[in-house]
Amino acid sequence: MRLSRYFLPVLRDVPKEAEIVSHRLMLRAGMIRQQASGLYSWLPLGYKVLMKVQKIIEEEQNRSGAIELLMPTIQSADLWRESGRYEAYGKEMLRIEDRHEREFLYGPTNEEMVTDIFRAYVKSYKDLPLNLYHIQWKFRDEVRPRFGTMRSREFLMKDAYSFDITKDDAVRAYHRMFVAYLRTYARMGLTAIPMQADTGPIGGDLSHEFIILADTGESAVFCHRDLIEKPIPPKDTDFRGDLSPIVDDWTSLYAATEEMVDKAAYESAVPEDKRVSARGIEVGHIFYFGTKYSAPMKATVTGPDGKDSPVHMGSYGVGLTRVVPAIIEASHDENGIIWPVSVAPFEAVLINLKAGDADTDAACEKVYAELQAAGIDVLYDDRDQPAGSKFATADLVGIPYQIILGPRGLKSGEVEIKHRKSGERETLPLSGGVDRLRSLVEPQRMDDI
RNA sequence: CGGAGUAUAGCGCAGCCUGGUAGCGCACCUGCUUCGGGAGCAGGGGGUCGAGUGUUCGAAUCACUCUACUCCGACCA
Repeated sequence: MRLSRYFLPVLRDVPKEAEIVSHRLMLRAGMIRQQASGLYSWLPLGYKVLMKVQKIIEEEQNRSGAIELLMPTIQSADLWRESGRYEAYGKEMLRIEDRHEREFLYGPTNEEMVTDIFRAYVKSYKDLPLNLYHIQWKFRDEVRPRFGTMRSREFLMKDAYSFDITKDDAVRAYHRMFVAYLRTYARMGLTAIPMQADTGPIGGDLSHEFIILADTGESAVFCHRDLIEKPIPPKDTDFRGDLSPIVDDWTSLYAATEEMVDKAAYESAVPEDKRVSARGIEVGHIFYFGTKYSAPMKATVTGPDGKDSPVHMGSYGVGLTRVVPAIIEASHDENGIIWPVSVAPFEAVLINLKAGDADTDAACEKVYAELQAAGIDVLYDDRDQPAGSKFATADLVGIPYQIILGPRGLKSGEVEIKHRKSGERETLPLSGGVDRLRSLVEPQRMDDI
């Protein structure tokens, strides 16, 4: 993509409404535009990141055996009356009427709807297990939206719903999501730690929040240091097998948010030199809730014994529009965003230091074509701008590698590669730049881990 | 929903106290010069001063009402 032909409205000044760093940087990097409180347009650069996040989620959900579908944003009030949540949900739910004065709502979540789909078609235990997921916009009329897309009213969420004949089977479904989530966040360059979450009125221990550590996190968290460096299950993990050893391994180390922490238990479970007390951002939540919806909504299946029983369900959410700012919170510096390669809007930016100079233009065009041919997602800054401005833009929008070409280097047949994260610069022969970049980028795509 | 603020050009702000018909920086447009860390010079365009009502000869400025947005708290993917 040529920057001169792209739509990248970067801001030099910091819009005053933005308080936290990710919100500021998303506005400044031209990723989002606020349209009303808690409602955002995703501009091209932001949308590209959002779609990269989406692709990783889809790949890992699919790998775990979940099946993607798409349900509407608008739902019938009647469906929600069946579960009792139409009355229970409160003002957070946006209620709307159509022209026939029928009652609808903009879905804040989809348990009722997916249960309706399930009960219409699935009647036998032989069709289980089943996990259906979709990635769709939700709306929750938050009293106080804030922090940009971290806490918006309209948000894009992946929500998966598992259906099983018994609780034991449901636990296995839960484990599959647990492992899929570990892999999903790791592929996005995040260290996400599963922490035991409040299960509310249902009880039990089958609920985990996935928390990433960031100084600006919204809640205090306490965990064992070894969780931070713990290697994730590999891509050839057998999701049809028993995943409980993996889950047990992860959950055997103490980790809890401030709502759930038991200080005494924490201190007795974790040696002093292994204690991590930090701040965290919740980027996912998995939950087993049994027959909470299937019983009232009569989503039953016939078991091997010929008897009907309500299915055991769980739901598993990832807020995509929250993950994006969460990545920024975890990875930025004073100059801007530092994208992990796997979610970066572009993998590299080619900086032409003297656009308009015939030799420099020609050399850049050649490198640009080679980068594209090498399969690198590259942004070519071909604008007639001072060098400093181009560096500042490249740093701000956080592209992992800058490949820098100007008359000076050209004269000596050299090109420079700057690593956004470390600030390290390497100078190498012009002919070797593309191969070098490729060797840097490809392993970090993490599409094969 | 309680508390506190803000609203003047795309963004950041001054002007308001003490009323006289709107200004600065960045961005934008034109030309020339520049070109390795947000360039220089010259010229130029852009604003129903959030909305309404009132006071006044005259309102961005004073008064009242409303709206939007932000921050703190309670709530939440």
